[in-house]
Amino acid sequence: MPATLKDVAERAGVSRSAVSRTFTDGASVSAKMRRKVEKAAAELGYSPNALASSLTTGRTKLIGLVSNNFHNPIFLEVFDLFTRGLQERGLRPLLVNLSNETEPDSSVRMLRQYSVDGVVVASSTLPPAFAMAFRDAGIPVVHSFGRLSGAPQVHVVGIDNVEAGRLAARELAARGYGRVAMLAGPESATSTQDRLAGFLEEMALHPEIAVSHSFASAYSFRAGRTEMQALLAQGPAEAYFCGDDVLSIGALSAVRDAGLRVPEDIGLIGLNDMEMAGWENIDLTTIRQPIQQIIRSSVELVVAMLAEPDRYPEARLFPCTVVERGTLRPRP
Amino acid sequence: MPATLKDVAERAGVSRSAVSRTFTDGASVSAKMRRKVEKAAAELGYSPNALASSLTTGRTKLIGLVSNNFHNPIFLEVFDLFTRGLQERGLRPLLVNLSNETEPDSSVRMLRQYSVDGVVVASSTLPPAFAMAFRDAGIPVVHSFGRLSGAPQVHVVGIDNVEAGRLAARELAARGYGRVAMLAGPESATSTQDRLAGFLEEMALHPEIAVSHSFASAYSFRAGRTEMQALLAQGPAEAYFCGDDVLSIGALSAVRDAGLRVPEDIGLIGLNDMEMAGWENIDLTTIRQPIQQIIRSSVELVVAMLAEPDRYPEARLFPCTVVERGTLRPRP
DNA sequence: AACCGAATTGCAACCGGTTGCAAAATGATA
DNA sequence: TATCATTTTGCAACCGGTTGCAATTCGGTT
Repeated sequence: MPATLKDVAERAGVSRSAVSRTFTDGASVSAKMRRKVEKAAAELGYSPNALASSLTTGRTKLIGLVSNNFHNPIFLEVFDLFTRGLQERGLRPLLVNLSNETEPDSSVRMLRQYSVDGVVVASSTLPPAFAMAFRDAGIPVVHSFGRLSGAPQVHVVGIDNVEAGRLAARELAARGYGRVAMLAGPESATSTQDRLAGFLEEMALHPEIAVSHSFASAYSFRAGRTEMQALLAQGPAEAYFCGDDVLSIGALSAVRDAGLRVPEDIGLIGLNDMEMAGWENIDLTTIRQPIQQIIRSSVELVVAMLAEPDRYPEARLFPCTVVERGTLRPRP
Repeated sequence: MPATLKDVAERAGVSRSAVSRTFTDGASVSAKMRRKVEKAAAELGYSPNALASSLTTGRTKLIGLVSNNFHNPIFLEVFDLFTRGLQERGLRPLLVNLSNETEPDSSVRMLRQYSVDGVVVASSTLPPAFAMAFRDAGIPVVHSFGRLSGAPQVHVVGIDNVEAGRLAARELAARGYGRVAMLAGPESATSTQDRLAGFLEEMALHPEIAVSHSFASAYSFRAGRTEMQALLAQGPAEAYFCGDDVLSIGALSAVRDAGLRVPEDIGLIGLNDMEMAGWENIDLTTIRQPIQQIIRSSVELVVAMLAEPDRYPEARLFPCTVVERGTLRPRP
């Protein structure tokens, strides 16, 4: 139904190539020709079919945005930043919700069918192998919030979760807690494993501190609350490093409902610094993950890969910082 | 780089049409031919190029998902449900973040260039004219969470916001509050206007109740909190109907920080029933907007429009219900 | 006015598929 | 085995663009 190149060419009385050229920049067109074509195009309400042109140019400007985190409020911020970042560069996010899927095959196939120029995997829980499946299919991929596994096999942008775990441990140690624990996320998530490893590693330097840990079933309020209730029943630690902010908020509600005070009776430190952590009724001390930087860098990286698909894989890790609010007691 | 139809045809020693046919269902292919082709395809790792086929079929299975609500946590639920609903039907969501834009033009142009089969506008703040711009461009559109404006000009799925406002008013009246107010969202949002209108209309039936209202600058925690702080300073009402849940949560934090109790000193009722409203540390009494039903129905509607583009426009409105939690005093 | 190089234009093939139509193959029936 | 209706297959044109190459036009020189 919409006007095509041919329609415009006929109306302007020129060749189809001429029309095509006036709509692709860098092509050689005289001013007179351009005027004629643009007039005809305007009259017909013509705008070029991006998909048809992708056939010959090999570029669709489509970027697959793949995620399985549709229940953690921080991911709304993530999607906001990604979509804006991509749009600013003229790229279009094709959103893929993994929901229950853990195998990459069907996403890979689908995104290949749509000839996406690249893929961003935005997930802190998927293993590196997931992103590698895209690379193996010849699709440029960057894994945001992913795990750095030794030598990166695939582009990774995020934080060093092991270091984040250490940072949490140092923070708790510096505040003089004698019995600490990590209330970690689901055991299978890569981020959980790394954060826990760093936490334990750093805590090992403080033999005077009693350390334990347990896993919540998901990165969710409900899971954090449930796990904390169980911990309270069996005699809690003095302070908890929670696997992420939303877990912390669940834990916080359990602690308060048990009639205990935060931070006087139990201290909590989260990870992410999602917007909600700063809400006055939450006021969560947390480790800030610089998501703006991570996402900006991810977008830059995926753009760079469009020009240079075989770019040598790199890991871009950003430092985390502690954001002090009201859920840990002050340093002595 | 990936294998094409031609490659498969040559390898299988058959015509290109034969290959095409084995990959489009409903086409006539013998079992023997199918076997030959599938073997060759498997060997080459072939999968058909969806965009190329869209050129002739006129269908891309791409659906534009347009929204400007990337700061309200309920929209993460919305995106989750939409992406899954679309994916289940083999449709692909092309996400458009309106961020600051309020004009439809650039989105319309872009989505036309990508030949999307349809568009879902998911926004409670955009005016009907926004969705109409897609319809006028010949793109099937449904406006989810949109405003019903007299006779619907375009498919709308959502709630009757006027009725929701009445419902809130009835609820507050039934609980015997003598001075009530609406803490509404941004004045320009259609949902704000309708909810307020319904609220005032119903309250007019109760001349004994003192009614007032004010607007927050956005549907956000910060805006709700700020506005409530201002209201507290100038002598608050006994109960507030907040424009949505996230406003309520901001208001709630302001009330508590002022040393007042909820619901004893001030009552609050929100709207949406986002997941967070049920968190024990929030426990917000609210009007539930049935978003699963709305989204399921929106997806069904957009699918129906693919088959029947000129379908007569309809409004599908779902009833809201009050979810009683802990922020309104009990009925007398 | 004739000539030359550079800029502009059109031709035609191609991108990866689909599809109407006619030819070929198949199978059923006499 | 011949005949005919029904499937199955291939040919070739088309979807809406792009692009290499050759032909044309243009402006400037002599």
